[in-house]
Formats: sequence, C-alpha cells, structure tokens
Amino acid sequence: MTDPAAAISNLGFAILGLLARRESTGYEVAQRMRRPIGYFWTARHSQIYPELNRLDAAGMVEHEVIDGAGPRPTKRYRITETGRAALAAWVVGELEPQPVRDLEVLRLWSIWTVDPEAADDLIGRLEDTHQSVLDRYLEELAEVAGQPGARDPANPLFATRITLEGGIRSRRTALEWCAWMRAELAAANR
Amino acid sequence: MTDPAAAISNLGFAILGLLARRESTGYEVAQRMRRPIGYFWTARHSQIYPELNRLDAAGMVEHEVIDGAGPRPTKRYRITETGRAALAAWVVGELEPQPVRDLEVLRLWSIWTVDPEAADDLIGRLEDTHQSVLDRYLEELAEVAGQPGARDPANPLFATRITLEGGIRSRRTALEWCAWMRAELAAANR
DNA sequence: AAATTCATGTAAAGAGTTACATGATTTC
DNA sequence: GAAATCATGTAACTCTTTACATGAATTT
Repeated sequence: MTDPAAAISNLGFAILGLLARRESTGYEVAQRMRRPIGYFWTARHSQIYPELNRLDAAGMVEHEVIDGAGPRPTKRYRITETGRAALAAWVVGELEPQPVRDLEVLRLWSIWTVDPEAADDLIGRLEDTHQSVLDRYLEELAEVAGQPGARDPANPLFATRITLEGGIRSRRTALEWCAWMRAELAAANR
Repeated sequence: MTDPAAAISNLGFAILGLLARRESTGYEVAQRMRRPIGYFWTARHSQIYPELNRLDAAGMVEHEVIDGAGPRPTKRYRITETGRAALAAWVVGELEPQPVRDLEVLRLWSIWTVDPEAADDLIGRLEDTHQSVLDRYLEELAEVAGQPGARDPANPLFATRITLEGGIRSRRTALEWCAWMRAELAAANR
C-alpha cells in the first residue's frame, strides 16, 4: 500500500539511508544504527520497528519473511524506488537552521558558579571524552578511507568518509577549545 | 515546599542557570532562553511555565507576585540557596557522553544518492547558514568580551564569553569542512 | 545447563513542539 | 482604534527512552 501523503520523519530518513546502502532485518537496522550512523543520529529498536511498519505502509520499503530465530516472523526489508526517490529529494531539500542542543555547553554556561579548581577538573574530563571519541573516529576512518569507492561521490563509502572527517574535525576543535578554556582559567588565577 | 528527592531535568538546570544570573518573570525567562542560551539549549514558554512550577515545588526557586499585564498574576522568580547549590553540583557532576543528533550530517550521510551538482549546491547552502550563525556569534562576542568581569571566572560574563568562543570555533571548523567537502567532490569530477 | 545473540513487538513515561486560550498594557 | 508586547497557562501531538514481554538458535 502506497501513501505518498504520509510525511516521513527524520528517523524514517535515517532508516531509508541505511536500507539504501544494503537490505536488512529490523534487528540489523537497530545494530547498524549504532555505528557509524549513531555518531550523529540514534534510535532504539522500540522506535525502529514501528517506523519500519510505517515506511512499509507508505510504500517506501518492502519486506519478505525469511527464516530466523525469535517468536515472530523475521522480516528482511528492502528500499523501494519510491523510497529511494524520497530519500534523494530529502537530502537536497530545504535546510531550516537546526537548533543546537548541547548539554556540555549548557553546563559550561553556568561554570562561573563553581570554583576554578572544580572548573578545571570538569574541562579535563570533557577533554578525555572528546579524545576517546576522536580516537574511535580515526580508527573508523582508517578502515574506510583506503577502500575502493571511498573517493567516488556516488559510492556510500564516500559519504561515510566525509561525515567521519567532519566528526574528526569537530572533536579536534573541541579539544583545542578545552585547552584554550583551561588557559583562560589559569590566566585569571595569576 | 522542598522536595529534594525530585530529580531536576536538563531544562530545569537551564532555567536555574538563567535565574542564578538574574531574577526574572516566567515571560522573561522565555525571552532570555532565546539568546544566547538558545544557541545551545532551547525551550518554549509552554515548557518553561510548568517547569518553573516544578522548581518552585522542589524549593529550587521562590517567587513573589508583582504588578503586571495579563489575566493572571505576574510572578517574579528568584533562585534559592538550595537551587544555587543544586546547580553548582550539577555543573561539576558526572559526565555521561552525550549522543549527538545532527540532522545536517544525517543528510550528508546519504549524499551519495544525489548527483554531484546537487551535492555541491547542498553544501553551499550549508555554508551560508554556518556563515550567518558565525557572524551573529562574533557580534555577540564583541559585545561581551570587552565588559568588565568577562575575564573573571566567577563572573557570568566569563561563562558567556567562553561558550560563545566555543560556538565560533565550531562554526569556523564547519565552514572549513564544507570547503574541504566541495574540493573532494570536485577532485572526483576531474 | 547457562548465557548470549537473534528477533520483534508493546506500554508507559518523559521531553519537546504546536496550537489554543485569555486579557491587560503599551506603542503606533 | 489597531497592533504589538507583556504575561501565564492548558491541550494535543510527536519524538525518544526505559521497561516489559516472548522465545528460538547459538555459543560457552
């Protein structure tokens, strides 16, 4: 059943993006959502299964029942031509500026309420998490960048590579910013 | 009434952060939430008024009824000592790595599904929005950086200044990344 | 035999946006 | 006199997380 009137959610486009690369069961979609798409969009299986059913009803994906474990029939999903077209149209569609929601910056915004030693410690812990995320991204990029297709804009690996590059640049900048903040704290202390 | 058992939401800490700087009516909290705190955390008045009532019930803020426009009594809120302590404890508390949710990167992750001209156009529009946000942040920083207190870690302006600096660095990095992506697209075209 | 993974769902609650509702004061 | 701003709330809906539920196949 195709219902083109039904609007597709952001999560829907995340799932279509996964299925455009490779067909998968719902379970696999939930696994693949963690890495590397989970670096910029996350969803749990409890959100994914209902969304797959909606995409199916809208004709964006189709499924076949296959053999598998579990008390219910295992379904393998594939993107349809309609779904492929909807995804491509969304990718180049209107860009409304997205509100940023960053809990770390929200904390830093109230950092003046704590003493400078505690502030320095907080920023140090912030650095640690940025560093470990950066390390993970770098490993991931090393795996991807050498593969054939990673330099071809029509290949999914190209998109994986340039988004990882964005993550790496952003974490490096965050680390530099943290070092700068500690210096600002230290400068005031003297 | 003080209920220390009630957990405070992220929005609650955003509001406490505002009231720690200066007492305000609910209406003013909603206005102040837009700039500059709205650069990293947003909320509408429909979320703010109920949250203020919860903070009030938890003893984190207190209010007095003042003269003002509107069909209901106008309340001016002030953070309590309890609220101040809860805010400071939260600022330096445990840091769980936050999941990133970035719709722009989600698009770019599927950019391989569109032709290189459309991809280049998309990145160009991305650059425009980053540039205009950067310009706004720079203006804001110019207003803040020169004021007395902006270099004192115990002054709210210090926190405003370092968070703005973070926004500026992050947008500049995003712009460089966009330019790099366009070059990568162009390199493949030759 | 026990633990883990595969596999798909629903329920409840919290977080967030949009829309509805009201009415006084101030500015044009 | 009209429009904008001040001022506070509720209702409905969407999105997201956490918890509940089930059971087969595989690995230890």
